[in-house]
Amino acid sequence: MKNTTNAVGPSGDARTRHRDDAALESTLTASRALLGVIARSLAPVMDTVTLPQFRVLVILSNFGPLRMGELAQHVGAKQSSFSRFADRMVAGGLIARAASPDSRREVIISLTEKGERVYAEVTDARRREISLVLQDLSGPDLDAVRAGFEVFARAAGEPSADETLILGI
Amino acid sequence: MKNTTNAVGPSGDARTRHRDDAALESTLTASRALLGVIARSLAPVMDTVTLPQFRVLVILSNFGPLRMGELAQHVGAKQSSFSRFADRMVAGGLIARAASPDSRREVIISLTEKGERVYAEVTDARRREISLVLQDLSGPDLDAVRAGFEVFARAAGEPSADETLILGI
DNA sequence: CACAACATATGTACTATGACAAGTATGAAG
DNA sequence: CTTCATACTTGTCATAGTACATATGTTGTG
Repeated sequence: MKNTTNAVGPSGDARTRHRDDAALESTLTASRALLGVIARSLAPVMDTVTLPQFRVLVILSNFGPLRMGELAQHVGAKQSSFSRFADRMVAGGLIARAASPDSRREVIISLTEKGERVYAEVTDARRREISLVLQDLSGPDLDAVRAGFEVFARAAGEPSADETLILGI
Repeated sequence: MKNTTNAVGPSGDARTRHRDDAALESTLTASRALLGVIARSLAPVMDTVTLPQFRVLVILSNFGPLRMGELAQHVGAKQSSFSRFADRMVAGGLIARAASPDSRREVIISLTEKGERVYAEVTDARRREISLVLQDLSGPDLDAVRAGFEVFARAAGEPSADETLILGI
């Protein structure tokens, strides 16, 4: 399935398109490789949290403590569903409910120490995995990786929270 | 594993380590960006297939038709569980059961046209998304992306099937 | 042929997720 | 102080995924 026909668009001359294609193929290959990295980093915690639950850890790590409703919105769940979803995570010791200082009807969810640990475990593993890949590279190769990935990341931009949450990562 | 504190390891002088770190950070950032790409490409089919079901589409696309038991092994499910899992996918029109020509007790699972379409939809979308990112880059930037990603992909190697299946991608 | 090994399907059961509707407390507006 | 909206929780139900034990049909072997 090398359907390159439609993927690139009508830009420029032959040499430009060839460049495009080469970069596209390299990106696709690298994206698979990165998926492997991500998957490996996630694997060790998959018996402690489910993927949807890991989303919540990610969100709370990025945003800090949130109200129930806000959190439910972030994960795209109905607030009623989320209440029991939270029950399970509380039971698992990953998050904690706390009374809001602002209003007694609000409930603030925050990461427990265990929740933080699980999240850190994954991100640390990700760094380790990538380091492992990079450690055998020569200096110029490292520079090439850095340069290429920087360009790509700048062009792609940070994915929105909603986007990556599709995968729960 | 490796040196967890530093994530990079004890190799070489300050300049080398600095290079390492820069490449690591760039890779982490790019990995998030790529996750966004992957997530966006997956989103449109998420109301047709679940993530575990999409795994099966991926496997069948890569390996071609497989026996029930083989397929169950690939997804890491017990055969008995997988039978009903398959039921749902058959009901969804994504895969088809067929008698094996070799043995009447074997059942061969293959992608239906719809299953292939759903899979292609995602991979095409992935290419489109990446093309979209790349299309605004200058020639030299494209070359940088291609070079960097090639190096990385070569160093990382293709992830094993088992690995990426953790994520269902 | 009889019987063990194999490939799949089914009975049963549990957890996770998620939707809708209704209930409960709290806060705000008049 | 009433009334209404807000923020959660709970009752109820449905589906997906997974497991274990068991049944059913098929092959291969002695």
